[in-house]
Amino acid sequence: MPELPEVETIRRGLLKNVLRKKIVKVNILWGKSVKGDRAKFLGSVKKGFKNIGRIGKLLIFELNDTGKYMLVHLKMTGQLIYRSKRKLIAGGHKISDKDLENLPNQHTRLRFTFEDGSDLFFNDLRKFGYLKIADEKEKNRETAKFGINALSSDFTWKKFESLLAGKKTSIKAFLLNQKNIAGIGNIYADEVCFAAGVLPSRRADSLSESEKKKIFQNITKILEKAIECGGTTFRDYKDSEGKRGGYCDFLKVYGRAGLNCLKCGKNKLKKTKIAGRGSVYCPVCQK
DNA sequence: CTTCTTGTTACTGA
DNA sequence: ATCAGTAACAAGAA
Repeated sequence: MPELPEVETIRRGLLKNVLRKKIVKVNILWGKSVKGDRAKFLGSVKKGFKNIGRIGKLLIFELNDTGKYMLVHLKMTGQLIYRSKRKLIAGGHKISDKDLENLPNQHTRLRFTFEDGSDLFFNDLRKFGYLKIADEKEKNRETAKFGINALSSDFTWKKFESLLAGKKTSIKAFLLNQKNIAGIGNIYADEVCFAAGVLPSRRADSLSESEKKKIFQNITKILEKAIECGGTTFRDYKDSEGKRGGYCDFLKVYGRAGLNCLKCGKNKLKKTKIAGRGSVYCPVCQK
């Protein structure tokens, strides 16, 4: 489930490999992954990538010449994987050479082939992710829907406090709402709440100054650490390959329901539904 | 077989 | 306006 750290890891990986390369072929294997007119998409995208930006979990590829953009949202299971002709490199998390050799696979929805024989694959098991072309105006309209980037230098304590002010919603719903802060998803929302010692169900306007401060500080701390680790790859975490986004080793609550709390060591982590999402917490360490 | 999972939007009702 | 809840999208795991 790519959230900000995973999407940022993918962005950085792709920056090294796909810019200014001529695209010789674009294969659309599942039409619905492309939103909007498909012929128009092909025409624009064939110009190649000039730069890659990101807001929250949305990737923004700047296209050559056209003044247009390719917006890519991975939703839950989307992947962007780059494969050079000789050396096999993932555009995000590490995956095994065997997996790379097997591309395209049954979940490959799009394939870009570059002049040098390398490929960029868009895989998406659940088919919720999408790619679409946007001009400057449409791109601005899309990005305007997002709140402040969680890792932007403008994301200050003062800003955070003003965003929270008057919110009657649960802190978990607040963190998940991309209109407040862009980039936090279910995994990191739970991790932030745990690190701050705050129950995810707590109403935002019931939080004390020090609780709010802890939440603010941990958003930055946890997301930065996760990027350093190359994100969290939950599915890889489950298999025994040993190839995974390294932040899995630091998860304290996500995916640990029923297991002992790593802080107090005694209590079992509980799982409930908050804001429509599975939420894991320690009923003792979080107040 | 049913239930649950995830990101996001759209919708309904309070 | 604000907020909670749910369906929808799709596929697979348990």
